[in-house]
Amino acid sequence: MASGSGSLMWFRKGLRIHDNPALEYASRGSAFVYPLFVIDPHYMEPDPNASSLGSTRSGINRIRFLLESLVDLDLNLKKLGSRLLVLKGEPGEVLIRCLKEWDVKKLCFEYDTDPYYQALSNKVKDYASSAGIEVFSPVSHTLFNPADIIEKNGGKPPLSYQSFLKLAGEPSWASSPLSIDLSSIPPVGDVGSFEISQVPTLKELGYMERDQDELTPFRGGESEALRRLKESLSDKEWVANFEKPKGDPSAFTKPATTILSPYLKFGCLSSRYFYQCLRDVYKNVKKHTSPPVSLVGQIRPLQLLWREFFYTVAFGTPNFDKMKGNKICKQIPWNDDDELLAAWREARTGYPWIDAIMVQLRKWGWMHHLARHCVACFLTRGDMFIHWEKGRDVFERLLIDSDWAINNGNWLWLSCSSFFYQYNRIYSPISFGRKYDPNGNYIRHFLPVLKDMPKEYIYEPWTAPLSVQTKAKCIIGKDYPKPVVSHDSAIKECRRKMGEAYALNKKLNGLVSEEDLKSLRRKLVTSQLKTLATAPCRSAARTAPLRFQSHISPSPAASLLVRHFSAESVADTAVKKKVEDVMPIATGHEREELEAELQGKKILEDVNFPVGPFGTKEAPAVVKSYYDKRIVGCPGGEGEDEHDVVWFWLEKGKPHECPVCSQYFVLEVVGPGGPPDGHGDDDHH
DNA sequence: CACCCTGTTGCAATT
DNA sequence: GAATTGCAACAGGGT
Repeated sequence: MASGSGSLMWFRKGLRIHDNPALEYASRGSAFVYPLFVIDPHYMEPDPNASSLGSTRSGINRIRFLLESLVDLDLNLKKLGSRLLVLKGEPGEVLIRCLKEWDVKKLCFEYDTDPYYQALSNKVKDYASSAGIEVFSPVSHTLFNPADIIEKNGGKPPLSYQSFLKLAGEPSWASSPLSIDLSSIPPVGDVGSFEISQVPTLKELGYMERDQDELTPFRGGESEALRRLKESLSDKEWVANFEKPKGDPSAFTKPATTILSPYLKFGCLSSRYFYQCLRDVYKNVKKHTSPPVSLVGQIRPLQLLWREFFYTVAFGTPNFDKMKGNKICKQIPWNDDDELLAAWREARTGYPWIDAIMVQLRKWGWMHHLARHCVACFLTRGDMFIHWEKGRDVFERLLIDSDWAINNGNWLWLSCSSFFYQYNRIYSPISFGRKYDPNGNYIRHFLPVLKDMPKEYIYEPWTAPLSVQTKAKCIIGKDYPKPVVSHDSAIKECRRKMGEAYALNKKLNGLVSEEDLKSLRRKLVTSQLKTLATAPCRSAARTAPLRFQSHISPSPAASLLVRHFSAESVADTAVKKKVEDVMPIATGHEREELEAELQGKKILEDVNFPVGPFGTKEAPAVVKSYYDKRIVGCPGGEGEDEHDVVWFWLEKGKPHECPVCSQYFVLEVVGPGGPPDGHGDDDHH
């Protein structure tokens, strides 16, 4: 095998001809070159169970972008006398089969730091070296080799951007111009028995024609990337923005013709070539303007270096994409609320600014950097207190430019889990957008249901008088949702929780165990209930603590207390408004439980008090109910494990874990089923 | 006196 | 407007 005269060029990212050292090396001194891309069905083929249109791993926009990039790559290869070979299957297996069967002496592919590609590369490299095949895997996706920077820093990645910049200095390749043009590529060799296909269309992959009507404005491919780069380099303001980071408000609505991040992600555009072009522009422009000549050399496209920063930290940090086992990540007792998460993901939080951004994510697969900040903050430490990993997953799926290191890095950043720690600074879902776009054009564009809402109300439409809502043909609660959380109270609660979590992390020197988190969670829920109970401004609230006590103390033997609303307990809106004020964090089911308490609703006491062993995941506590869902209160286990009662809704077929003691519950319907009477948002009389 | 390690302090942090 | 971190600079002590 090793005696062969051909090279295999394995494309993964780096879907380009220009500045492609692996391709260049493959071409040099070879009689044949096999340019190969392997389509992984998990990444490309439709998954009907996925949370959005697309495959198991990717939304449809990025799949489309990748296909377009491959078509363009094939075209550009053809211009140089070659073509792209497309095979389907598990990439590692396919590669090894190719190396076995084809006449290959060199295997070339761009080095990649993502864990997925590291594992894949190692597998293939192991085989290649055992078969005596030379492997060439240059660093060309990033400006620097992350391993070099980490070594320079004594084996640890720098944890601040500034220290990274100092460490990084100038990239080693920057002293001589990059090789951009490849004049020709040796022909493709004999492919033997392999069934080589063309780049498939979405339809051929199994997507329906109608699946394709939600178009992103980004067309994939190297040609488009270079065209955009050329066009953008003549835009002074655009260029300046890569030197000095600053918010660009107009970018929220401006047509996305200058966006390059998706092209960097797939390597349609070389970050190194991009860097070189920007430096050339600076040289020419700055010569005539202010800074002294000695400073010209120091002007760098700082924006591009953020990418390098995250690549470096990500590469040097085990479990970078998780909270647990991640040394640089604060351990925080995030909530697990699937309904709030769904509201966020599906753009129905009731905050138009947030929802518009989430619609743009779904439709375009791209949003402005600051827009990402807003929704990430909202999901995590700002309002919903949901785990950043959940938000990360949504971005990873839907963003075209989604990049493992950068995406995880930014979620760590925005959730105040790492890099950035000022958790008191919370983006307002109302005033932040208004500051840049007072008329709400961005919202009107992505949420047409609000397009006729006057600008005074468009950022908080639930405050609009009914007459205004009617005139705008948008009734809040019907045509567009009410806010799922009250921002004012949510931020207070989030700040409190972050403060407690930070204190715990500090006390335990970052070594926070799962048990520690659990007991913090217990403490937080308990004090939340106490805050609520002692809230002075409502008559119902004043009676609440008594109710709590009276239900816990009479039967210490009972491990469960079950409550159910009577039919006549109907919400009264005046009370509801008050609840908004009192509720520390009014969210989803949690909110309903608390609301129920506050309103001092009439409760049927007769229903069963299931007594039994502590409910575990394997053997959950069974709660009987006349209907498909009911309120259940968990007082914890016996003795020491006892805690203040925590209320939650238990639904048929949906096991629930008590947030405090982790006890599991399931519902058994013993009555007629269906929704319980006298409850629900659409009640009226 | 040079060198290394540890602890303290002050500063700055992409919007 | 408050508040946390990483890190550079400095100080001290031991060898």
